[in-house]
Amino acid sequence: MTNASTFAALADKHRLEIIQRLAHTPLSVGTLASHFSISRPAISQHLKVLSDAGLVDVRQVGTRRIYAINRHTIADMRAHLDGLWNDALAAYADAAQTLSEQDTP
Amino acid sequence: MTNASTFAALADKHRLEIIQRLAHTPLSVGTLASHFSISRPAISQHLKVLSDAGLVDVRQVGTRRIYAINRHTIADMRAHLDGLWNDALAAYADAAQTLSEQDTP
DNA sequence: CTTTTTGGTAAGTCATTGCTTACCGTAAGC
DNA sequence: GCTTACGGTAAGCAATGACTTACCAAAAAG
Repeated sequence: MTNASTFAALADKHRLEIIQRLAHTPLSVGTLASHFSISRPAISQHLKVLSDAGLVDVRQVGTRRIYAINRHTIADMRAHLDGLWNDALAAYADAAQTLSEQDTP
Repeated sequence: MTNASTFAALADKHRLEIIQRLAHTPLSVGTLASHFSISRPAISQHLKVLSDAGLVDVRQVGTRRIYAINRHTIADMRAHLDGLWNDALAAYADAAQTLSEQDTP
């Protein structure tokens, strides 16, 4: 289910870049953090937000934790936007036919 | 261009509902506000955020301001998610072939 | 011209968020 | 066993965000 909190997870520029990097390849926390100017704990906190939103998955490999993007959630978001898109298209088709809407009394 | 601020605009549950309503039909500020429990100025402030993000457009009709969804921005977001999606799929395809990634030394 | 409707904006408040440093637990290497 | 690498979590702080009430400007109605 895609709700506001799913978008909120992508609302931060660092988290968006994390997702973009993980979309290319799964990465450990340390490797991920090395690409950013903020501290490693900050990255950990961002990963927790992304994980809670279901956008990333983790697997433990030795002492490392490898984070990867969750394709299902991305697919859900895409489907959600498709719904908005279709509604908007339908509304515009209606508006072209009838001029009277809820707000044109 | 879709960046973090575009997602941030959808990160609030009230703004997400505004977008969903506007996706069905364009509405005035007052009509929109009547569906929410928060004040009209709060709706105005949300509409400003959505407008700044390019997600909605306005047109003046008499004393009213009719807000409508911007199909271009929705299309951009969809394309952006498609990019993430494709990257993720490609990464998984690679991982199936070669086991050595950046984080499997 | 005066009144009403509509809605944008300012000021202030309270909660949330993103960051830091410090600390602690766990797995691997010696 | 002890040490090192890795990373999650707590505490505290500054900045941002979502709301409120109060006010003001512009178009329509009388």
